[in-house]
Amino acid sequence: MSTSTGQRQRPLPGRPVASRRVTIREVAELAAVSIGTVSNVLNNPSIVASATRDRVLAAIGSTGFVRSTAAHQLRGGRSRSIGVVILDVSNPFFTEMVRGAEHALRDDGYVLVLCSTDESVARERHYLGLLEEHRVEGILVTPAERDLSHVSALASRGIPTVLLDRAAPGPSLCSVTVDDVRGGELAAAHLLVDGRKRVALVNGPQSIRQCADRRRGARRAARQLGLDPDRAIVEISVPALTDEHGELAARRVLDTTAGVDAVMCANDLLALGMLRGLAGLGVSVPEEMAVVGYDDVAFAAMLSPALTSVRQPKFELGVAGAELLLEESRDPRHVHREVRFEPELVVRASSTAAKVPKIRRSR
Amino acid sequence: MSTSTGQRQRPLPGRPVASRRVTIREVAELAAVSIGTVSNVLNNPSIVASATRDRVLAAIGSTGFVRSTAAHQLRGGRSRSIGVVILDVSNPFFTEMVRGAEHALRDDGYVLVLCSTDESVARERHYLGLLEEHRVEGILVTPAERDLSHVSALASRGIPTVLLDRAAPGPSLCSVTVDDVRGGELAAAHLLVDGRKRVALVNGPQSIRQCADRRRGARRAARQLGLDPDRAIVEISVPALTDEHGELAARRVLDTTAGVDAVMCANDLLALGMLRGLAGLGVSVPEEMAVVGYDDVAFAAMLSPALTSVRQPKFELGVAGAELLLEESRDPRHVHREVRFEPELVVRASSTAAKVPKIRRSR
DNA sequence: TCCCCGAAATGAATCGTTTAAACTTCTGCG
DNA sequence: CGCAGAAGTTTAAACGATTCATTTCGGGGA
Repeated sequence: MSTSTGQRQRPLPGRPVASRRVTIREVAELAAVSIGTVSNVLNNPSIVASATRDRVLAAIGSTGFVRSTAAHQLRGGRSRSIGVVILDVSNPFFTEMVRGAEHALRDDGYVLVLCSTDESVARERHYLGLLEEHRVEGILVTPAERDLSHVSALASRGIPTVLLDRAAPGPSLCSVTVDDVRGGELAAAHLLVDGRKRVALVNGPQSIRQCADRRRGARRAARQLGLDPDRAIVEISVPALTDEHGELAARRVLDTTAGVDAVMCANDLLALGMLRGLAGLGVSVPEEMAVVGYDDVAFAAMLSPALTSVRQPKFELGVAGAELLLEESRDPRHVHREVRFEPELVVRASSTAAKVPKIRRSR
Repeated sequence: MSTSTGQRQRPLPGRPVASRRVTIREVAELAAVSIGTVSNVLNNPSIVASATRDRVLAAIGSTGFVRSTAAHQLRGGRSRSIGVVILDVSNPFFTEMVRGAEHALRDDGYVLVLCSTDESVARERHYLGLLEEHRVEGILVTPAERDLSHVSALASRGIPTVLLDRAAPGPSLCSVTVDDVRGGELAAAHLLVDGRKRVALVNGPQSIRQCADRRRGARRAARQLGLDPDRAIVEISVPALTDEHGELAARRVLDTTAGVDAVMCANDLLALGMLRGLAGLGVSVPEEMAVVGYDDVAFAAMLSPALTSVRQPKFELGVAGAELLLEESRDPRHVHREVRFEPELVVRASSTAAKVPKIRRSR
């Protein structure tokens, strides 16, 4: 006869030698208590006699037991994870938002499941599906496509969902956005108020919402200063927001309508290229030409001349998104809404030493 | 009497209205088959009669059923997730690695659980604990502290673990690294071979492994060219690898030992500051002074003069880490090893227009 | 001596899925 | 006509933790 005091299981011969995971049952056996008591030590320590509790804790320590989130979740707990779907992990705009979200969630024991779609709709669908299978408690998403029906579908299936940097089409979704019109307005107003006569707006395709909005803002600024937008703002369109296109645009800025003494770029990469292009053409910044960018990426401040730029509260966007998610999943009376942030103009050398000494408002 | 054909459950009054999750059982009822058959449709479609299969698929579609990873995992499946623990989400070095890891894993249906520790040991411990509870199938980690005992402990508890950008102390862990000594050697050799006489090495504290290694490499390069390292390499130590310190170091480069005609910086931020500082002091780059950086961050190529820099294969690091993880979790005969990458020198304008026209090798 | 009470611990049901084994039809063949 | 085997489907036992109704035990009061 064999000793049948306990089931000692040795790793199956075929399996990798990876030590079988310790379960709560083994802890219970070792501590000579029931499974329920071990669970109580874990979740409700106060109702366990202290001697027992110590014995169980010792058993947990010596076995290296770690509780399984899956089992916990299955029994009705929550998954303690939040999905984050962005266009590109290596884009600082998104990673700053991720940092914000993580900051807001980490103290509550959440973990972030990060997915980058690289703007592929198929990938977005794939990841949203996986996140739903994982039963994440909420999803922060920067949608890859215009059509949001599958995102709304998620939300309607009960998964708290927040759009990042994109307004919701209806009241069925929360969203966190930055006012790009206002950003464009800030940049243009700064230049025009500062005495610049004519601003070249180096902009990407109007099909990109951000580009269209920033343009509207620039024109609004002109109008508010009593200027004719068509005269004060000269648009120069480039196919992509890269430094190369910025550099190429420098020549066009000088060649088009005369009298341009300021350039407003749709992002910092364009502005960086523009600075390079202008330097190559012997144009001095900011004396002969003021330059402002958009995004305030890390290196904007490091350039010489340091680049004036419009800063977006990226970290705060992430925090706000996370908080909306938590609210939606905890508060039954939650109503969907849009949280809108204001961008901020960071003035630096590339636009400040105005050629006209005194600020002149309006005409 | 009530109709007892099926249990229709309406949301509990206290609960949020979030529609109860659809389970496989409800799908089975709707399609009038057993639970097992639904499961077969999901996992083993070929053994199900096609009429039945269609009926089940229709039921899945109309109920919006999504399978629960938690239950799947509990039943013995895998969690289909990989943990990634890095120092900082907003640092492009890490995000490029994350991109690589995601690229290598996404086709296998994995999802990345991303954690940034901000170099806090407590946070690292916290996250490693959570990842273990989530039963991730592997962990990629850039450790925050010198002591790796808790990381090794993870590995010994059967969780495949790979160190990123850090060599393992023993054979108990896999690791993926870049040869920083070689990187320092590449940079210094480039300058010295190109005719530069004396290189200032603007370096961070030796306590940072990368800094120490790059220094060793630079000195090795001098030695291999038959030069005396103490004469050919002049070290200038700065407290932190920032652009401000780079700018400040420019003056020190000119003030210290005469004859310095090249600067090698421990990273690109320092180099950027150095370029600014030199410009401010009226020193022309590369004619009077060559400058090389390290990391080849995105904007290095965009500067003027474009910055020569040492590129690390960040994306490939991530890919390799992920592949090691997969190998470790699938192949029982896996043995831990270090995968070491070679950095690559990217030569650009900041170091090329040598003041000595012809390349002279050795002394 | 008996009863009751509270504190502590137990045991069983449960969550949603997978899977091996069992069962039911049905077909074809001797 | 009987039966083997295939094809299709069902059944039931896991997986690991939580929860709650129940049991056990020791002590205090009558």
